[in-house]
Amino acid sequence: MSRYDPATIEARWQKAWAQAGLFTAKRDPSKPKYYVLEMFPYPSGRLHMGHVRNYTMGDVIARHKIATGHAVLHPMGFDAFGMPAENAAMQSGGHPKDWTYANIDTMVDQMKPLGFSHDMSRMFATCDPEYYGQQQALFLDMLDAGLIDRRPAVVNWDPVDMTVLANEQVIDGKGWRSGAEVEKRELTQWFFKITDMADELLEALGDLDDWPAKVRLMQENWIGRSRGLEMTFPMTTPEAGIDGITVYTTRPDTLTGASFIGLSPGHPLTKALAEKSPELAAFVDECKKMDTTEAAIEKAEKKGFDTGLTVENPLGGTLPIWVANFVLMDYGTGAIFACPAHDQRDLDFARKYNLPVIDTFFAEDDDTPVANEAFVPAKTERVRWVNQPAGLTSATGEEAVEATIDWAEEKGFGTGKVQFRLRDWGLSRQRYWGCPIPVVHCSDCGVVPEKKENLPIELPYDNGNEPIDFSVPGNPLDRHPTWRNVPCPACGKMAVRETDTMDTFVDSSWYYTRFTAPWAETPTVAEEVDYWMNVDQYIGGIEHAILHLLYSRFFARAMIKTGHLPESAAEPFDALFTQGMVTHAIFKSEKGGRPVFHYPEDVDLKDGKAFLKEGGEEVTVVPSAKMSKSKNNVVDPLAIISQYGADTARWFVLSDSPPERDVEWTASGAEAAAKHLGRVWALSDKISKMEAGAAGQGDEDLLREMHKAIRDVTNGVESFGFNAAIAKLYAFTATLSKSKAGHAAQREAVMTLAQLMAPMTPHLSEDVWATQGGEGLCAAATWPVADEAMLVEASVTLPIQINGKRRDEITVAKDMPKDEIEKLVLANDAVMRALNGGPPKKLIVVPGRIVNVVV
RNA sequence: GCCCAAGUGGCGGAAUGGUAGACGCAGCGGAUUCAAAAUCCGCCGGUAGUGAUACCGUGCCGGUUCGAGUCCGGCCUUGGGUACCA
Repeated sequence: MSRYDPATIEARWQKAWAQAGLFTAKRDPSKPKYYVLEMFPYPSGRLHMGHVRNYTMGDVIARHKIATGHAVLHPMGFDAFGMPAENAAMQSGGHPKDWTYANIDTMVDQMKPLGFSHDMSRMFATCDPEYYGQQQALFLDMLDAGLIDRRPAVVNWDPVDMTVLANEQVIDGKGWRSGAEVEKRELTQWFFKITDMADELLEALGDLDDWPAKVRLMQENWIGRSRGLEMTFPMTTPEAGIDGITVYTTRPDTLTGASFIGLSPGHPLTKALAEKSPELAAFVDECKKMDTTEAAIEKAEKKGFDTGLTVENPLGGTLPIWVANFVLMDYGTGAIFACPAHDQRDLDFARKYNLPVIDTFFAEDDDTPVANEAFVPAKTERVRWVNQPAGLTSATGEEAVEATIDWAEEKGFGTGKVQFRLRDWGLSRQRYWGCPIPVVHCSDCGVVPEKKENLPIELPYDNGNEPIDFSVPGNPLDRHPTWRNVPCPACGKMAVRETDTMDTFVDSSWYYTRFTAPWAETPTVAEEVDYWMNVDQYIGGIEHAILHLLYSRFFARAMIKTGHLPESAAEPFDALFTQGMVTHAIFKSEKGGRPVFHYPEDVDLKDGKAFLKEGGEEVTVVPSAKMSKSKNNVVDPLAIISQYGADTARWFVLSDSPPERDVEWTASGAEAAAKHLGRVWALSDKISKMEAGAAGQGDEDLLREMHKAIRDVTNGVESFGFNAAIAKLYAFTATLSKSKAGHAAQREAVMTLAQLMAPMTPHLSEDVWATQGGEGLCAAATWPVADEAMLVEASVTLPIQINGKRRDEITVAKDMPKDEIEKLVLANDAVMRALNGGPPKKLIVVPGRIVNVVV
């Protein structure tokens, strides 16, 4: 008997799809359009199971939309600039460009056998000059439109390697290569003025109905709109020309609890004082050693320096001025007033330096003074005030803030102000492998934009005849002998090219628009973006919930302002889905006190325990760990495809977990998927050998189940319930294989099964379709529609609960009136036993669902 | 630290506030086989009981409800993000 042979059929059908041009996106005004996009990968050189899962989900959507008559755009490309290419060049020689393009070739080859419906004719990499040249044009337009700014910002500086480090290159405050203590240093940097759009980006979140609520919430908190008070405390004695400290506070209502003023180490007064005080200068230097990440700053021990100066408190008395390591220069005014009783950081600081702790309010039923835990109730909670600037005695935090702002404005102490946590987007990177920022610095004209006809400003591949030495730290563009020296686009005098390149988030902030016309000589083409935008379904990892997605939302708006997108594309992703990771068990043993990680193929599994194939030693199983090269728990998609075929890999990554959750790759699970596909193939083979026109029993029962499967699988596919759809397909396959129905009904059932499976297992489905003599390609066939008449059930089974616990069930006609059900229930044995002759306390009948008797 | 999630049998998981454990894996029993592999059929949360059945059970503690895995409050653990990893 012939068997399911994925290796043969998968290649055959991939060729058939290509010949039919099924996946080439074509504008067709007679069809609804559908744009499905998976977040494009970084070309690491190795496709992993996470990619397979991500792209399979997009493929399911794309294939389903093709089958429902849409003009589908389903592109793929590479997010190809970034540090790993430079790191590879640093560590093993070679060139970032060569390394990147070689990796792209490898990954494209690895994707091919999976049978995805990507339109590869639109593929590009962000490091293609044709792409980043258009990005430079966008930059110039945005510069012109006032969306870009240039100003100083703090970076991680490695004083030994003389280079800027990324946060991940700073380990415990030291440079990853040099081991030197990393310092903060100010450089002049380019910024996108995303904060100008903070309010709009926040407001528009409310309309993103098809985004996960968690992502909208994360963005909302990230943007962090707050209304507070900006007020100036006059200095008791002016110093260095500064006569007052301006602070911003979201809790002006606690002004009476103020016990000191905190200055950022970067505050102008701090800087002025440090020039005269070596002790303060030393303290500021120490603060500069701290990591620049928010997490590090927040978790660091709270430290301060008493300046000895004071300000006048408008409520009477004076407050000491401290420099505090936890006050950020980037947020608000770089200075705070501290209220230790109602802020944990302030409290920790106050206890450490013996500063006063003044309670300003208590819980309504408790008046314990704050000890070592600040009292910070929700702002919506009503509290009892003991000493409130605006004179309140009982109010919520919200009410008190508003009342205090009004009070302060009336008294002239300060003004109400809206503030955002969101900061402008610094896009400068002092690195080679990125998109060059197209400006020139001229000693006469200052910063001059490049002329558009000079674009793309291409990265130099080498130093003329010499190769670039990437093993030397720092930016090769900075030390390039000729690339930097160019005539000023304005006056023609020799000037210096900007050597900063762009943050790679810029590359990924507009690639989705470029896919609509990747060949164009302008960033976008109106008729193409008008037709294809927006992305109907975007799919990617939750790790991009904030930065990538927020930057893309900003960029779409900036592209509208510069005429590259229609107004309707302000929110470029209509629907977003965030999928989970693929994990795998780690097999671990110990040797000389150090962990040893074993490859899955070196381990035998028995009864949930793992033993080494060689020697039989039992090893520890750590379940559900993120796949990682260093833990030897990576499963290679190519190995799976050669063992089981692409359809098995695709089926498995969707079957075992809901798509938003992590899925654990297990050998037994993959085995089970392969077996199932083999069963379907054998079933189709068996049906194809039945006598045509042969009669049987239960045709209608089979077709009823088929229509239920159509309904459930369609619902599953349309709502990202892939695992539920697959469960239904398992069940329907079992029904079909047990069916004694006639040939016509069985053939119809197996062809429908093939269609329903096609988004997940397109090759197998195509083969079944052909075996049954289906017309054309299964992938091009119209998606089946469930016949409502076949879905109607005559009767329904109602569970009977007694006091909320299921005790029995009755089956009644679907439309039986409530009072008749009640009669039946009261006559039920279990109910009569429970009632013991008495009347029920309550009888709840939920039609079609459940009955609950309260006794 | 802060923001956002997740936690259900031996395992992955299912369940519009309405029968907790669909479907799959593992395991157990059986059919087929000289035997095995493959395949097929059945059982499968825990405790007690021959059984009908009873009690317990969705990370922990408490609450709302006729009814809570699901809603609310407080914790614990794990994961994602924290602005130069992408």
